[in-house]
Amino acid sequence: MTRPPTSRDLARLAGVSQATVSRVLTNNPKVNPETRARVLQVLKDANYTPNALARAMKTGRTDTIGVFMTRVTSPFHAELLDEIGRVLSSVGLHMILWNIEHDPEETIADVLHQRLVDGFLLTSATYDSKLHTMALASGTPTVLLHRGIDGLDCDQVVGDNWQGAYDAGRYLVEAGHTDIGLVTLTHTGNTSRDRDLGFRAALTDAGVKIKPSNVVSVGVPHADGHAAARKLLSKRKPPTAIYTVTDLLAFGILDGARAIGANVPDDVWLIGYDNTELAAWESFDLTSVEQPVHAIVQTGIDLLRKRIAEPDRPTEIISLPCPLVIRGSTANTPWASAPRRTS
Amino acid sequence: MTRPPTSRDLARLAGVSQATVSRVLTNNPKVNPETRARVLQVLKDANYTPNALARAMKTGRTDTIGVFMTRVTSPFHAELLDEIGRVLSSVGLHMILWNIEHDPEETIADVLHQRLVDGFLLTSATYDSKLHTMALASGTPTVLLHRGIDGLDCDQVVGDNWQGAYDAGRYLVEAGHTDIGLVTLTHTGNTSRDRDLGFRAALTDAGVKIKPSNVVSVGVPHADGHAAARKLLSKRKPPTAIYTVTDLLAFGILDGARAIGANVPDDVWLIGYDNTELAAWESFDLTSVEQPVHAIVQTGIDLLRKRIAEPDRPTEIISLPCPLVIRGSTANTPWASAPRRTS
DNA sequence: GTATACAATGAATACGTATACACAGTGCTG
DNA sequence: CAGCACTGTGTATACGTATTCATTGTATAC
Repeated sequence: MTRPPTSRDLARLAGVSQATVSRVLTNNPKVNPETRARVLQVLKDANYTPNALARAMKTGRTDTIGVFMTRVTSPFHAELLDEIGRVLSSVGLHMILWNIEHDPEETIADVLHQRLVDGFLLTSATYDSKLHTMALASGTPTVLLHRGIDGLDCDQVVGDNWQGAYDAGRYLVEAGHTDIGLVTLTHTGNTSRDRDLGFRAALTDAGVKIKPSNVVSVGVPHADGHAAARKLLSKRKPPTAIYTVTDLLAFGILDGARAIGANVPDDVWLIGYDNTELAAWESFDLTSVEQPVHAIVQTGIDLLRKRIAEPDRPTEIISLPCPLVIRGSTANTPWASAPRRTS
Repeated sequence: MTRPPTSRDLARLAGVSQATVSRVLTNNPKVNPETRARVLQVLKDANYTPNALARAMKTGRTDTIGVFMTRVTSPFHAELLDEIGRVLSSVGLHMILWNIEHDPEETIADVLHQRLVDGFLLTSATYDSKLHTMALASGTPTVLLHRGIDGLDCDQVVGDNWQGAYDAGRYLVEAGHTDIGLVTLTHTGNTSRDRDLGFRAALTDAGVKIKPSNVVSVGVPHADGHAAARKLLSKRKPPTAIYTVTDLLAFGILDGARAIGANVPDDVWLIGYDNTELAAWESFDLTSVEQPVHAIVQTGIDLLRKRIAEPDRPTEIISLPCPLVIRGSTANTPWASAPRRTS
């Protein structure tokens, strides 16, 4: 096998013109059933597959979606990517993956103009990145997944972070906690912001104040979680519960707590966000607000396909509910009904 | 912006022929420096990027590599993918990602013939899959990463699993353990096999026998780890150390051990394989044989590029050393020097 | 001063497919 | 039997680029 056979080669073999072969390939109804059968047989015998490049050049569609992500070693991102792969494959689309941390900005800029893909999925939009602006300016259909940009005229599908955070806050308050720690990310994006604000709102609505000394903001989720835990738990009067905006951060906090001998949930309750697969592991057994990964991805890809088919349709911004999943990190310890700090 | 400008559009603007623009783009030396400068200016003003599809069709190169993987929610695979992305991007190549679990076999077969990519990286080759056979038959340059196939005439870059496992075994024996558990995968591949055989060899060389009742083989790494731990640790005389062929499996075992109140390392030592990032987390603090991910990926992609440039070069099979990384799961407990079982 | 090498460019073509257009054959209507 | 709609097929072209070939102009050698 030196060169893959072309449709012209097979046309000759089947005794028809290349156009007819092409018509068979595209299921064009204007072809005689007998001819179609004969051609199909020849194609099959030759194990023929149309050249995707030539086809894409002609039709303008590549059946490929570009995905921009950050590091997939973060468990949630891995789950997101996995789901994106599953859904794209189920609708016959390929995926080109770019990591916005590795890839130089020029590469990304080039890619946006190359028409190499039919559309983009951005999963890590941040306000300080030009990526979403560039993507939209390129004219290629684009959907923001998981992380949105407020007020941007672009299809977006996100979890309802405010609501999820609010539910987590209310849950803690209703369990009797009044001295609560909050660990957020120094990240610029509405995701962490809403996971912060929603939580505060729940406490405020319940008349619970959050001490400034109980709020820590960190940069690197897992690594900085250690320090955050140490800071909060080594206080003279440590909080009885800690809520944090990411599972990965919660794992770091748990690690940090263990390192200084603090027990979860006996000494302190812990809540994460994302409900990653790891949260269910015994070693963590973490109560967490679930992001509906499958729904987000499925909805987002549906939206992207609609926009590809109909570029001028109105923008949709969809927010999906995030249910709280309760596990052992907020187990029913004695002071849950009669919180320690009131004793 | 309705349609991206073509090289012909810009040629007209610059007052030259399309051929000259193309020569500038490909750094063809046969072009007058002044002309080149003028064309470059026009290209820059128009924010032009060549159409990747047309270029690929003409040159036969897509500057894209196809990567076949399994689920990236497995931490080691996520790290592998992340590294593949980093290295590919550093040499200016794009990545199309397929998941051999999601994607139907016909899709994969099609892809192999479409010439959509310049080469393939297979990271999850198994003996019972036809993937590597199909890839090689397609004539597209292919490199096996991480998991190899014995005797296959194909470039391969893997960790030296036998040696890594041997070192883990020797380490346990030298620490005084004589009653040792082994948890393997029911997986068909030389990776888990060598991680099994190398370990056994170390024990045999040291005159330590491994009880059949101390060997468990499981299917799903994390989930089945629980059961394996329960089985081994609830024996009347449980092993004093457990070695297992994957970190993910080790985490599952640790989870299972904790669930029944067994302490690592006080009750039992635990060793994993891969040295994933999670292994370093306090919650696991897992001794593990490291897979040199960066070296594997870098070497593999170098190899792939060489083969793309020179398809007929001899096949290389490269095996890289796997150092043992010692952590708290094999801490220096009392019975390390004087093993419990001899008491 | 003519012949020749060489540099720089334009014209033309090919990559493999999809599709607009032209055309032959067939069945139907008047 | 002429005219017409319709079906099935072939011919020709276009997608945007890279590259071969031909052409022009200029410099060098005899």
